[in-house]
Amino acid sequence: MTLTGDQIVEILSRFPLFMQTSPQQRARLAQGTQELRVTKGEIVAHRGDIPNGFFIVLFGQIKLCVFSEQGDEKVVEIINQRQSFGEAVMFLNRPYPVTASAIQDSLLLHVNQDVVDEQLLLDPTFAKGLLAGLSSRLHTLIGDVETFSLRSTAQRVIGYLLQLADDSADDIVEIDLPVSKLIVASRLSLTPETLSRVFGKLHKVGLIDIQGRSVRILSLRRLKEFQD
Amino acid sequence: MTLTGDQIVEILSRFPLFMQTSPQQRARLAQGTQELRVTKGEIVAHRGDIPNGFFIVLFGQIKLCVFSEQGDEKVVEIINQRQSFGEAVMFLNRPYPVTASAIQDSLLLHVNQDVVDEQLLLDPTFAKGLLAGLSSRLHTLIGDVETFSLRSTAQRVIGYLLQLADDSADDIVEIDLPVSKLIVASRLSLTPETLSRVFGKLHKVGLIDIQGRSVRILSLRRLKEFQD
DNA sequence: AAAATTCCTTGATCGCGCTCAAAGATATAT
DNA sequence: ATATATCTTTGAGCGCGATCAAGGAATTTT
Repeated sequence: MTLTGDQIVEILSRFPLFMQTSPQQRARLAQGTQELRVTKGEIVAHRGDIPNGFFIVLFGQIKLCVFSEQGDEKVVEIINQRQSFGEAVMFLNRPYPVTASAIQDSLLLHVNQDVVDEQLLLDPTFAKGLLAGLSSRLHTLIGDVETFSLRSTAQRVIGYLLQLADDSADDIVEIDLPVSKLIVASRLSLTPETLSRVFGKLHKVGLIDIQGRSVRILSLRRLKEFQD
Repeated sequence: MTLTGDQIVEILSRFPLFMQTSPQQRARLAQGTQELRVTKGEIVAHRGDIPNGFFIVLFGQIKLCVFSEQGDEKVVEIINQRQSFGEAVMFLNRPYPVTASAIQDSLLLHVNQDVVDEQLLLDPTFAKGLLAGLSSRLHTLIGDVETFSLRSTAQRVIGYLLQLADDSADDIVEIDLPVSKLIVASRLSLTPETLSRVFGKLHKVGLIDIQGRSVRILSLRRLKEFQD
């Protein structure tokens, strides 16, 4: 089954980035947009590829990875549904610095560079939307650099859990890891073994219960204050 | 001595970001621009401050830092003259995630958010310029995350030297560290002691000579290939 | 020119997080 | 239901880079 042009217009209109666009503009954008279905494990874009547009994830999950010379993989970012990626590289006309591959069977839209350029000329709010998106990405990365540089493994894991728990009012919170522990570990720049040990330690001191991907934080407050 | 409006117009017109703007637009931008002189060590913007514009460095050097709970400082980025910072945070209307302070006595311009917003509406190429700038910043940070996650200290130092040597055709290259070794170390997320030892090792194996801030790479080729 | 401060180097030691190895659990395919 | 692959945990040991300490060099201040 393939999405019709009308369906794509409808989908685009629900994204903040395109909200301010007129129906005509959206129709034009839809013309430059293709759907892309990928199965788990499939690669969407290789490091080194030359981009000619950016991607929006409608369903599924995409990971962006870099590789060491020895082939070790490090997950730089996990793109969930309703998020996009590849904007930055599109504006620079440089090859992808990361490889994008599907963690789950996913449905993506690919928006061509030419309609984006066109839209930039027509709609200043579109530019602001893109600027906000890139800025937000930049902030996340600065946070990452800070995290990796200044925080211990346990602190990184706790930071990740707190992020998932978001701003819960309750002190006890149930959360689900959005991805496998293997990928969480890579995202946090630590080994699966170390992640497992940190979870074990947090459980032993009575801060969390963990079963598969579901984590129960027994005290958000105490978790925030935990040292080492 | 203070810059006149005309001087600011003149300066702005030499920046890629403002090249496409009309003289009238530049005059308007200059109205929303103030010069800012800071002495070495002075803080330009604190982490947590609410931005209302972005900065352009005309002379000097600015470092962007984050701090651990224990007060350890980590240099996220070094802003040299002719570069800008603070755009991302301006678009998000969020507090600064970093503290910006002067490494050298510096002369900055501060461009107010309202004239930037105005300009975005008038000039699509301005938006593209900003998008390109942010995209470039994003790439650098992805490179950093990759570097810190996947490369040893020696590899990080070598990567830094190669970056400074840029694309020199010669195999022997003279370069100067743009900042003190203390700051280079922080930028590379390692301690001054470790940096000193890496330099020492590279010297011992005959890859570099080093005297103060001046580094002589004795073989670019062999430096690229050096393992541990 | 002397004093003071900051920057840099070298040595000794320590510990966090990685590696290697192997078994157990879970998900996927047949 | 069984087989296979992938994910996760646990144990033992080690090495990279940090920390602590102290002396030397360079820069800045007086």
